[in-house]
Amino acid sequence: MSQQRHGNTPGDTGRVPAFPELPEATIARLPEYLRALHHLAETGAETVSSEGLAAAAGVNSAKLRKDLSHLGSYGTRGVGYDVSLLVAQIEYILGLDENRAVCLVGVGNLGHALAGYAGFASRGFRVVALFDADPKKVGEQINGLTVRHIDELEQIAAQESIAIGVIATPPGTAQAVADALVAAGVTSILNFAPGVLSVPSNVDVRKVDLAIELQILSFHEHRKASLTALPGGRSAAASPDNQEAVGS
Amino acid sequence: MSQQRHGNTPGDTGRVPAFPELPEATIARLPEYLRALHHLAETGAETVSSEGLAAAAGVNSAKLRKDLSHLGSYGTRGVGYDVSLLVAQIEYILGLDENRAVCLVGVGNLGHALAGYAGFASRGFRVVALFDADPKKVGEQINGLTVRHIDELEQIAAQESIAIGVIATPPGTAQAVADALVAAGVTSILNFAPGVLSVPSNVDVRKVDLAIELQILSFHEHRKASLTALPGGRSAAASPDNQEAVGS
DNA sequence: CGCGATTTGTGCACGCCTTCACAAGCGCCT
DNA sequence: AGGCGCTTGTGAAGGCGTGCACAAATCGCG
Repeated sequence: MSQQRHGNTPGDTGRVPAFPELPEATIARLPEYLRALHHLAETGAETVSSEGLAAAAGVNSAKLRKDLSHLGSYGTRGVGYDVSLLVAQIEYILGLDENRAVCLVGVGNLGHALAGYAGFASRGFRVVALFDADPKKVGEQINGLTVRHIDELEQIAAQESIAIGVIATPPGTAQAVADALVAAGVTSILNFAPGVLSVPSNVDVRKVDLAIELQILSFHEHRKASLTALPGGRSAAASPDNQEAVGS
Repeated sequence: MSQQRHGNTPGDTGRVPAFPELPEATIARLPEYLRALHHLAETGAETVSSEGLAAAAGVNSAKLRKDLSHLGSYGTRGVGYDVSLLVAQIEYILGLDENRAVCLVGVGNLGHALAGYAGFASRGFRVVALFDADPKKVGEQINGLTVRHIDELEQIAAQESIAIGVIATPPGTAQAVADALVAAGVTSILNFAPGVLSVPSNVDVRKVDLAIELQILSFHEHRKASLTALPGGRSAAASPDNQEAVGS
């Protein structure tokens, strides 16, 4: 599949894979840049300036340049960045060219939606297995996949080389599922269940809690309400910084 | 005690707006503390130490103490924090005692799941309206609510005093929906559609992109794979506390 | 009533991230 | 060929957040 190999940078003397040590904050933004780049590529653009790409990704242009500089010099001064080259580079860094296999545990309301979420398939991932503990759900067909019982997890995970698992179960069973995933060799977990998961240190966990996001918004509503109630009428200071809250 | 904290607030006459200026990072953690506290309350605990609560919330105890200190002194030295008092305090700060009305736009796969998500109702929010642009979906009953056409948004939003909107539409229509929400008086938006929304500066936007979370995990997989190919074994350097919004 | 055990609240130092500002590099036009 | 305008890449500064370490405060017990 990988016809193009970007194994080296000009002047790269190191023989080691030389995985650039990217700051976490940068890594978190790379997917956003990638999405913006794909969008640009569809419109036919061949190059893009840091200013343009930054606007499309909703960040500061200096930040974008610094982020990209961390992964090497892929821009041309006076011109900008080559869109397709940058896409390939970011996809390589993120490991998206490997079309990773993902499994999903918990086919409830949310799990159902995730299983059918087109955004996964279109962005470098294959959902290859669905699991649930409820016998009534086992056997159900979702989006071309059959729901299997969670006891089959270990076997299937090994068979399909699944390294990433998604937990969409009720909170009470999340830890048990996480343990099962770890036992099956999964080393990255995306957890939608509220609560803290305990996993070995070599396993990465990212959490998405929909209620937490709403609560953060609620706080800002509360704050805004208490500000407008005060005299002085400071209309929320039109600082351009506020708009950046998108990325945070 | 809280006098050295704001040095550069313009027009600060010394009267604090009855609203502590919490660091964003702290705000993002408050909901997690709250969840842990509710869990503790169910087990009958009346007080909890910073150490205990920190463990339940998955953070460092010093960080927890500093966070809580920002909202005042609600602990007792030598004893710990009063659980129910702290719950009430955090819920007040987050504005959850107002049982905010939320509307949801886009009743596709994901929107369907969100409409039925129990976590919203149980944590201080009421989903009071569902909207979609597709006439085939209008009229559908979901979780006791009727899907309405998006043209009714403005009227209903005013009628129900909706301040928070959730966007779960395809990316192409997200901006238009955001504009409609803003026009209807919504001042906080939770966006599940990939892409950057442009909104007035007084409107807060938080974004949740499921594919981005997976891509970040994919990066770490890629990194781990390239590390295990090297000698040196495992570095436990990664702190287990890297689960946070990040904003996002 | 005083002492020790316990736990909070916080001053301080360190490191990461962001942002500014500008020199270096590149292409185009004359 | 040379100059000019545009854009990248980066040094430096400042801000924010984290974690340590400890003084202050409180309770229980002898």
